[in-house]
Amino acid sequence: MSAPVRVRFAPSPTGYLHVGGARTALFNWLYARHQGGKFILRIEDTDKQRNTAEAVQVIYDGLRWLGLDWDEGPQAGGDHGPYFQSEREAIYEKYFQRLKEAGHLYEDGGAWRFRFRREVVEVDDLICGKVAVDFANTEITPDMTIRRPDGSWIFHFVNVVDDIEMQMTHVIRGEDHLSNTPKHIQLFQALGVEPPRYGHIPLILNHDGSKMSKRDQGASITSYIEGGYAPEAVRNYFCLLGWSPKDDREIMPTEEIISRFDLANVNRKGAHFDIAKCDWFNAQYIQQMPMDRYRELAQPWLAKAGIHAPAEQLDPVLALEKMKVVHFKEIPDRVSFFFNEDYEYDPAAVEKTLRKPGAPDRLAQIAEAYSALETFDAATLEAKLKELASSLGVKPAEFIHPTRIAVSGRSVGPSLYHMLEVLGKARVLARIQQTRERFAA
RNA sequence: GACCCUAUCGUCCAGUGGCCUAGGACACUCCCCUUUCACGGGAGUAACACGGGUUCGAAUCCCGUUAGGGUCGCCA
Repeated sequence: MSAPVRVRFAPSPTGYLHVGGARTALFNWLYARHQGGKFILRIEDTDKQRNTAEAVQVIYDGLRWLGLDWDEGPQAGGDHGPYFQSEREAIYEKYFQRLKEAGHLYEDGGAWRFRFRREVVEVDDLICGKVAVDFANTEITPDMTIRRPDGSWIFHFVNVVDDIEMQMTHVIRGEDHLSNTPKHIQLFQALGVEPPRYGHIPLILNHDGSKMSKRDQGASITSYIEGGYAPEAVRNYFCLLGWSPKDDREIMPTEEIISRFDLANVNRKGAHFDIAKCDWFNAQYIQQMPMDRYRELAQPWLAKAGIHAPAEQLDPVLALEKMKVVHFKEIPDRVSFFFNEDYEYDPAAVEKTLRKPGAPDRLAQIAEAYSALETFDAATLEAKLKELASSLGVKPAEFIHPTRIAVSGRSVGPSLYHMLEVLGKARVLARIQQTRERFAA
């Protein structure tokens, strides 16, 4: 029986979580969950300059937002800690002595270098296949530095030591590390340890194919959190960037993705990031979302806009926009007029419709007709409005448009009759009255 | 520059020698639904980078070219 799978995500705290890093974490997590293994988080903070509590927090927040829980690591514990490289000095020292005593190291300008064996090293990558690098070519493979003159460590060395100590069985990381892997394998061999299996996933590029950097749209996970996305939608979209279930399934529950995910199905081609498709996923998820979850995700945005209401008042209003919302961020603006009697009137709509000759009469007529109603539901309201229009020999639109603007201040919004029903008779009549007074010709 | 990876619609994927006059999704265009805006339904535009092989047969295999990306750090 082979050892249980152990994979890790090992970010450096740079102050932001890149979409590519998040996708790497996601693929590691999916693989661990698929295999019933462990997903470990390790913070590679050897560069003390940029190691701040805030920078680490950004990583935790991003991973948690995406629902990527780690089995071992900071705040989770585990038997292979500490999980911050800055706290593993003694371990690195021990491995350094081993390499030194075995004659693999030499000093150069105060720094310590690892002497490569000058031979062909082959990586049997789970995604890229066999990749060979010829170390006889010293041009591209100069002996690598593993320790600086000040005693601090270089990435390659601590990365390998930690992967050994933490007993990683697979290393799934970005393709930018593919060229580093033969070097790492040499380190494993010098230490007498069997290297893990490797899988290098292609990078994520901008929509136009250029390299994605910090400021580009969609590059930072924070931008999704702050942009009003549903984490489950973003996660689903990310899964499909470089991986596919091979049939035409796209919107899939996480459990299905976990059961179908495999490294062998990961693409070798770099994916171009498309925010428009990500938005479509978000809209689809919102449409299919249970009301409780929809409200839960909408509430922080409503609160930010000063809109507080109990679920029984919120839900009917939110339901009206469920098929239209793309980002939760839009919700306050879409529904604000429901919670405020001093809603603003769109000047263009007023000019185009309310100022039209006859509009004030239509408002008076519809108000009168509706005031007589005992049942105030969408179907009744629609029937009544159409009956009124027909009796006067005019088109329903002559009533629909002024009424919409009278009660909401806008020319676009939810279905009119449903909107009136949710508003309720008293508020509808009051709003029409208020509008008539305000825009009396 | 050297080395490595990659190459199907604008984008994400399907396609692992015949089922491909290349399929799905996003985006875009048009139509229907709807007297708002959307959703939804239908239709359409649109791709095998190029050149050589191998083969009865190639998007699929091989070689080259070109293009894109990555790596060559006392960054991670």
